[in-house]
Amino acid sequence: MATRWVLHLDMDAFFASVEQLTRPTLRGRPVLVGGVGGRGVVAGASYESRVFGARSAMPMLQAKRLVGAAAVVLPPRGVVYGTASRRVFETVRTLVPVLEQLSFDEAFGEPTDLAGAAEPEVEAFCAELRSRVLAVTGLVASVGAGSGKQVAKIASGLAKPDGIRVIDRDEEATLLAGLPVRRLWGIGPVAEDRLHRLGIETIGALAALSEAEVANILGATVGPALHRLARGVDDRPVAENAPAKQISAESTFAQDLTTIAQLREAIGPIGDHAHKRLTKDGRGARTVTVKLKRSDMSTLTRSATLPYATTEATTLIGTARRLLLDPVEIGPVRLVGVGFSGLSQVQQEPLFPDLETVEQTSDDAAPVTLADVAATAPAWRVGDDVAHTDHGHGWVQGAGHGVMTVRFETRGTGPGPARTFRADDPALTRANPVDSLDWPDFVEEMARHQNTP
DNA sequence: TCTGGGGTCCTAGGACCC
DNA sequence: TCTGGGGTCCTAGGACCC
Repeated sequence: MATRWVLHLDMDAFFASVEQLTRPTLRGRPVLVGGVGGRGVVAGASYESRVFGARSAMPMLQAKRLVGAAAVVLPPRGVVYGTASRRVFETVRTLVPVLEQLSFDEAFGEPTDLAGAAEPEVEAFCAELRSRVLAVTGLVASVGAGSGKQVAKIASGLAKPDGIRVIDRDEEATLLAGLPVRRLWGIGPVAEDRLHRLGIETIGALAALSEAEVANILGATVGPALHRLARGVDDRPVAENAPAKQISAESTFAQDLTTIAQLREAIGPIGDHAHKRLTKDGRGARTVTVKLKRSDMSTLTRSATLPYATTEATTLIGTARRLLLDPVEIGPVRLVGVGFSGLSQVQQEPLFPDLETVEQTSDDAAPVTLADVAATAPAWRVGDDVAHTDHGHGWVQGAGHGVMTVRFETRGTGPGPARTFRADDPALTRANPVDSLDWPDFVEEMARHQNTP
């Protein structure tokens, strides 16, 4: 059988790189993307900030302290990352038609052209992939290649930053054997701890155990699966992602909620958020789950299954509200979440057409426009996208005391000038964040690159 | 230094049915 | 008249991933 080559493509410091791409002044600077409130964590850290020890998933306050005064802290701009991500994987698909996406910034592929290929050929393919992604999107991807998903993923980790790593069959076993068990996809803090207690530190040591021992330590299903990966046996196929099984939204509060009234109030916007995404998905849900996280980080969930799937906000959010627990009994609550599952297409024909029409129109009556947002919006915040009648697209670099500093720049402009305005200057309006990626001339650029093979 | 938000999969017990 | 075995669905919790 021909040698199998699985590739794992992983964008370098994706969120922070998109910020540096669209706000060129930030290139070379320690950028931290994430929640800016007291309970925020880092979602993306540029390599310049990693030098100081900042990492993804770290509390933002801790990361800021590590990086010091030079840190540039920005709130995440999901729509921009989503747009950039779509363009990255559209580009990847020109060479690798079947992709299994793991997240905004990672995917597996198994190019049929590479079946049976020798190492230099694989290397050249990865180089072409990286250069196309860079040319079209301006973003850097690292690529790993190996005999299966696990090895490919380990390879891309070794390739970073800005590199390629091809692990061939001869090298594979020795390389795997020496790595810490935690590097295995599926071994987290708990499994790692359990293995360490038994003196098992490396993937090689895990591979040397018997099947029964591993099943005992890590469970009857997960254990043997991880044991196979540790031994380099990984024939899992690369497949397009299945439709989502669950759609949820959750939110952590700056201060813990202590009354049921606060929970009832909080669940509205969170339920709406989840419902909006459910509507976009186009399916209805049968099961509603409420998630509460207490101040000690333990979580409670309560769920209810309806007799049939529905798309109706009133029913779904009403069900969520019924499931809430009283903080007087369970203790202060830091996070509230609403999840919808049991997703399926629901009957489009309404049971009571008149009622349904009334509800529909009232829902659609007042779409919120950017102008509305601008009219009612609170103060400008650092990281906001703005448009100026004369200076074009920019972002808020500093704000407070009735004045604000705006840096006018986008991906297309290169580093731009900063100007200071009164916060209520009528020449400034809120702008679509995606313009920072496209303005002024993304369309022409895209066309030019797609014509060069 | 005090831990986000969006997911997937597994386990285990109980209800219910045949 | 004290008792089965299998299958499916539902609920709750938790590990793990990015």
